[in-house]
Amino acid sequence: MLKYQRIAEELRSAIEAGEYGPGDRLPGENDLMALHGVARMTVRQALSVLRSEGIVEARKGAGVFVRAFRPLRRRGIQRLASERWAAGRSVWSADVDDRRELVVDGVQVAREPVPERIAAVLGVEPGAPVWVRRRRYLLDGKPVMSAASHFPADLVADTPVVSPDPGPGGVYARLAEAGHAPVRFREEIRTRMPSAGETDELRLPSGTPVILITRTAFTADSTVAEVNDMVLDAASYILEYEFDA
Amino acid sequence: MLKYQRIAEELRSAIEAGEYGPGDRLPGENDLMALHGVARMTVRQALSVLRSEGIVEARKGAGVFVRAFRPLRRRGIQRLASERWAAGRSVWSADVDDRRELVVDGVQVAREPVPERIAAVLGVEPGAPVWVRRRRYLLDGKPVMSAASHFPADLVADTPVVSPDPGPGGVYARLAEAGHAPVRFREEIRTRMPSAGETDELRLPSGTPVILITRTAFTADSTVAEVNDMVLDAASYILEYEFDA
DNA sequence: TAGTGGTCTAGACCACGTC
DNA sequence: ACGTGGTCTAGACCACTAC
Repeated sequence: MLKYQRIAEELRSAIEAGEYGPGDRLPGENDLMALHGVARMTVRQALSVLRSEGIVEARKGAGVFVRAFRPLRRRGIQRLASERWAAGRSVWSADVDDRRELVVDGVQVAREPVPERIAAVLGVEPGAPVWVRRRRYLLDGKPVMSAASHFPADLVADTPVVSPDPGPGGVYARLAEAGHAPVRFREEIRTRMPSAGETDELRLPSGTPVILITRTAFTADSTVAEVNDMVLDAASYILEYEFDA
Repeated sequence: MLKYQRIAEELRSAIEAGEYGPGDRLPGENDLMALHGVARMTVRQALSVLRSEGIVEARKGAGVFVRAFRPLRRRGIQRLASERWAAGRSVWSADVDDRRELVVDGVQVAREPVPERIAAVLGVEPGAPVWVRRRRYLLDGKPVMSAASHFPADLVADTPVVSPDPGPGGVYARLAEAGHAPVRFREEIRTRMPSAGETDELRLPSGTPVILITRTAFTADSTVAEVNDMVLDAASYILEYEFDA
């Protein structure tokens, strides 16, 4: 067993045994060097193992801390039921219980040329104009997701879909009123390590992956009304899909 | 901009520009040291950024290589349709096209005490006996998933469900014949960095996350017939769920 | 201001792959 | 045999946090 793995293993079992609880500070790099009689790079490598497992989180100038893990349960199918938004409730309100606070942040709506990746799904020409609604979701003050919804420009022009606050039931209720009610959704899920920009926007501690969800909303005549590109902090979410055999 | 970020950025854009294609070898650590006039630890940190983004993969003694990314598309709902397994087709055969080869590996069936985490979902007492079917799936020779299905012992005793090869339609077809046809499924998705054991079993290059899927199969009387714990190589999969509003 | 983690240097030995 | 990446040492300066 290599030195850095031994040190990582020792800290990991101490955490699992409850010697360090969520939010507790671990021994610092200097402590660990003295304790194990190794060079600083070696303890740093040990800590980097734990960071990359998402178990601990380093805060510059402060120390290394045990991470708390209380994910949101995102019920993929129920949350998008038409009865919900027809009744004026937002999609994301289904994800939280009453004791936690989910707020939406930095809403921006803009008319832009369609990104290449989206054009194919949306079924429009590359460079065609689309309306893009960007926003970020914070749970108890911590960013957990950022999202960018893309709508074909001719579908939503002069509708409340492109207003910063679309009102009760959100954009799906407004699309329905405009005669473009979504009747079917497809969610595509990928996961990978975040880019620098994503780390920044979601304030991710290094070592947590992100989940990428691309949701496509289809109307009754099978046209695409929305392509929503989401980036989720993987540690903050459990995704759930329930369906018949 | 920090040195290691500059070097990482330069390599990343070279890869995106196609100067290095999938499988190509990047300049080695010694080359990069000479090229940028920095210490070895600095180029290593640059490369570790790219590794943690899953863009490149280091092979000891050989070099650093651009990773190929050709994920499987796993259609979560269609693949579990009862018509499929009733017609004698396996669930996983829905995931691959004809040009790629998916093989099942290391099938083990054993009667064991139920793990604590599973007991709660399965609705049995802690320590009660369950039948566990473990196996691994390889795509074109590379492990992409390992899975462990848990069945309540009294439900499957003396049925082909516990035989190494359950036959056409797989265990769901056999459960159906035994009067325990699954009628509803729930899939729970988490994602995190792999443990050492998972890295080993799936032969993961460092820097790729794993996707954990826990599937629960319910019968018509709402009892749980199976809890399937899966570990997927995140880089090998795109998950897809399609459903009505 | 003292201590923390983040970055960086300049060496070293090793196991492993390729040739 | 040689070059590769993996591990490790022993220093250094910096920006940031907490007090």
